[in-house]
Amino acid sequence: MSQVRVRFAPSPTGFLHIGGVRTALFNWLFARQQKGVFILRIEDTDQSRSTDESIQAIIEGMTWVGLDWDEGPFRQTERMELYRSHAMGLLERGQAYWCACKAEELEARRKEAEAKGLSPKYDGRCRNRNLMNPTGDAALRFKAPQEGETIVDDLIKGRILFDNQVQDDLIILRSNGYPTYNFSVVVDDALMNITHVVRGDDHLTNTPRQIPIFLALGFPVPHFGHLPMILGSDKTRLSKRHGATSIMAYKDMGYLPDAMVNYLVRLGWSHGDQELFSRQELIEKFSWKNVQTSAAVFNPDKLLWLNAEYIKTSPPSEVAQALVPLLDGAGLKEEAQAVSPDWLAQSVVLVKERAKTLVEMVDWVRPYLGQAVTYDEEAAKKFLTPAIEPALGKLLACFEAFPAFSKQQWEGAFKQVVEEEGMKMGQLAQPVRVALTGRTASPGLFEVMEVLGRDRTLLRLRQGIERASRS
RNA sequence: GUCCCCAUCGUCUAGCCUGGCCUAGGACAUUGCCCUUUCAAGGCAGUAACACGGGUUCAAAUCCCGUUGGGGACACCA
Repeated sequence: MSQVRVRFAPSPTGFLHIGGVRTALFNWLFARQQKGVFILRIEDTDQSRSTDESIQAIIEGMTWVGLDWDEGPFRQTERMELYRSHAMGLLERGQAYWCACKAEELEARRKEAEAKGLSPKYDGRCRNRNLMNPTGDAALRFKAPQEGETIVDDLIKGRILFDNQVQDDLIILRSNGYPTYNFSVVVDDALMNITHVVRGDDHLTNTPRQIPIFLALGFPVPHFGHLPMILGSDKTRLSKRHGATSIMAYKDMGYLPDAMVNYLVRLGWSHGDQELFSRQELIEKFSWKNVQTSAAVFNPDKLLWLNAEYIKTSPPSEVAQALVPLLDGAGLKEEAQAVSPDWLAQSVVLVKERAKTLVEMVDWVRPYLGQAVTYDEEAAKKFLTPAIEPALGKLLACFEAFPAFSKQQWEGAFKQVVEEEGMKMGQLAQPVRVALTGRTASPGLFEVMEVLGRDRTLLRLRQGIERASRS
């Protein structure tokens, strides 16, 4: 069999949607598995809705999730001659005809038909008029077959039959000369030698419209596969009402691209009970057979869990790298620049068990940047009291006696102070925690000290003692 | 209205094709317990589903038909 060629063909009418990313992902996985070609094509034939910013957003989004393409991005607006010449070919062969019906008239007739409970399809009044389009304002319609049936052997849903009687004579060239979607996709998929057209479920009924056009044009018909939709929590089509739908919004919210990919692929595809997959595993294990046939509800909770998993298990240096833009965004640019990548990776290790997103991680990491610490007032009031001052002073003296930080030695000293003072661990730990981090919740105290280093630990301890004596 | 798709815990799903191993498995969420210097993380346990009705069969979550419910498409949008 010839080489697999698949494509992702979004229209640039807004940001890149997570549903689009999932469609792209399935195509990409298949292409990579089959050592095929993945093509990015921008469907921008709707002049009024397409924007360059949207094209940038698509490229940015695809790049962020790491879905690289082998050919393109192609833009349909750069291929107008192709569509026109193929449309004229159909006209010459009697497989298309000029239609002089005005858009408003069609709209009115459609409404009327609907009101009567009839099918809103085109009544075919120009079908046999053999118009010439002298004034140049007619639209070109495809002469769709009206008998028999069109078979779609769907990669995911299996064989589906469509009665040709319900098929419409679609407009393939608008009166302004631009092709319509159902025509330009066919020409492009054919000319780009696409072997498998995999797209959203919402295109399923377009397929029996497009197959006759492939046939009329004399092109081989590709395989088709229709992915089930992603729904919101109320089981309606996913939209802004359900929360963020732009892929880049998830970057800003502190999600890792690998977590995003893992979540999206499991939404509609499975491999037994496995939940976590590396990219390589996905490429190896992906199969159309295991793609779900029914729609799936987008579950932000599970995505969050997956992100936490990836934060915990990804190489800390990579997480640290991804964290930098978020640090910048939180107004910690200078602080972030002042530390080494290694140190940042070390603090990622310190807090990665507690942060479910990079945004949360910024907050966890904040106390370890800079010399002094900002107290949570409530915490300071509760734990940095005059009563604790002697114990803190004693601890400080012990630590000062050590020339360098050693987890084992410092922890031993800490326990000794606790014992001598007749305290419980927590009674000393919490004040120290507040002195060191400003908060009542933090990673293990001695891990914190290690990241802080001897000097800052002692500095903050002294400041904590001072605060305790003042209150 | 017409056409098409779909239907297992609240959610994502395994099982369905090739009926019996299913007193239906896993994951997220949720509840309880354990661990514990705090917060997490982790460990253990629990609650929770075959939409309904008919067939076929010794046997149906699995095959067939119908009903209901959900989704999608019917543009000079894509």
